[in-house]
Amino acid sequence: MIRVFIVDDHPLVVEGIKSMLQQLPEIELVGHAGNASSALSFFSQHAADVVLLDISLPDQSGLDLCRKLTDRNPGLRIIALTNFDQLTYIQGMKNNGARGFLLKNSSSGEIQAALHTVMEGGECWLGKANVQESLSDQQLLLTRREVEVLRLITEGLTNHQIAEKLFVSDSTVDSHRKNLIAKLKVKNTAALVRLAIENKII
Amino acid sequence: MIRVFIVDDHPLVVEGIKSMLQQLPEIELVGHAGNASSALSFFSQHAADVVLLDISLPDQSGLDLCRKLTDRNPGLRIIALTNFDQLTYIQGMKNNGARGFLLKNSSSGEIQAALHTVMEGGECWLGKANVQESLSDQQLLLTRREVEVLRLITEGLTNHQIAEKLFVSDSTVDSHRKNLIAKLKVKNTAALVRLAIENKII
DNA sequence: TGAAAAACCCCCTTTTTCGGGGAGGGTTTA
DNA sequence: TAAACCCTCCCCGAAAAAGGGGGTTTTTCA
Repeated sequence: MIRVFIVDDHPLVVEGIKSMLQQLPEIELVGHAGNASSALSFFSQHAADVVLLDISLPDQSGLDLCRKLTDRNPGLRIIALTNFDQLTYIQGMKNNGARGFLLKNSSSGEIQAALHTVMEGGECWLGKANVQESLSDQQLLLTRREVEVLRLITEGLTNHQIAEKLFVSDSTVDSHRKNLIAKLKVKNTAALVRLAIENKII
Repeated sequence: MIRVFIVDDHPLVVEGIKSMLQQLPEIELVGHAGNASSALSFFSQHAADVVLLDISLPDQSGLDLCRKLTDRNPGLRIIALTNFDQLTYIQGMKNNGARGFLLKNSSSGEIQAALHTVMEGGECWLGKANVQESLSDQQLLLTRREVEVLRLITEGLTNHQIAEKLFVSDSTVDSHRKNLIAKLKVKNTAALVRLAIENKII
């Protein structure tokens, strides 16, 4: 029985993972928290084997929480939960004691595999299923600006409208759009938007 | 206190509505079911004021369940839960005793308003927030062909590619695309894709 | 402090989409 | 049977995106 604790401030994410974990007999969900302090207070009185930890939390960073949890709970395994746009932080999570990471849109099977891997002492980084190995870690991330532009694209704005909103030239927005299409390996804006929504980059 | 029961086979939808309803003090969630038979067995022993009922269920159609529930539970108000692509069935739900309908992506406020409306004896069809009153019920639905084209658009195909796939001319696909944009009141393909994905039309 | 990355900007051409029409044939349905 | 709708196809022009280059300045961070 693997005791799992979830830390994420998005109720829908928590519920989604919850319902997936409930299908797995060897997994026991021992609780969840929407912020760092309630996670810490849980662990002051209870225990778990694995924590699925969101990187962005309302009260403090997931990195800090990761460090605190591993310091205070030797043997606790932490798996970082990330979106596509937060891959920048996986190195930081690694440095702060995490044993693996999962994209938030991972399937039940992927989550299960990750849990077992870390339970057996292994690490689980960069599931090949979601991440193109042809690109380096760096190239694969979306920059702040790109995510910003992407969000506006999904809202239906044109390059020109985005340019006005961000106080840059149309060409700049065009460049960002092209980079997005190239980085995410899609053919056009329609596919870009689909990928953005489905991977919750927005 | 309005007692609400949810019938939907998608855990994520149930959880999403659940968490929204929990914010509303005058709403009491008395339970939920993932299929028709467990819904019926619930009502053989318990009661509720309003049922939020998904149209597509694993064991039997939401329409049949709607009829059974209203027959067996006089005074029970049923609100159909639909996706954009299921709007065809709203007439059927109406005929089977439903008092209103809600799109699955409705906001907390919209759900709240619908619940109060039906509790006060009113009906709630075509929430103005999502559906333009300028269009008739018929015009508002997406046709089979339009959904087909929309799906291909979200996959990143151009009009030309879609035309080849469907063995029609580019102009035809263009017409469908224009109609989609007009019907769903969006500005461009990007917004169209976003709406399609978020409303699970795809 | 120096290299790498990000953010910014411009050129060009071609392709695709958008917005506005109209129109004919077939089917459903009130 | 006549209206309403669906699917099909076409016209036009304008706007936007895609695809390919090129480049500078500012930030970041090892």
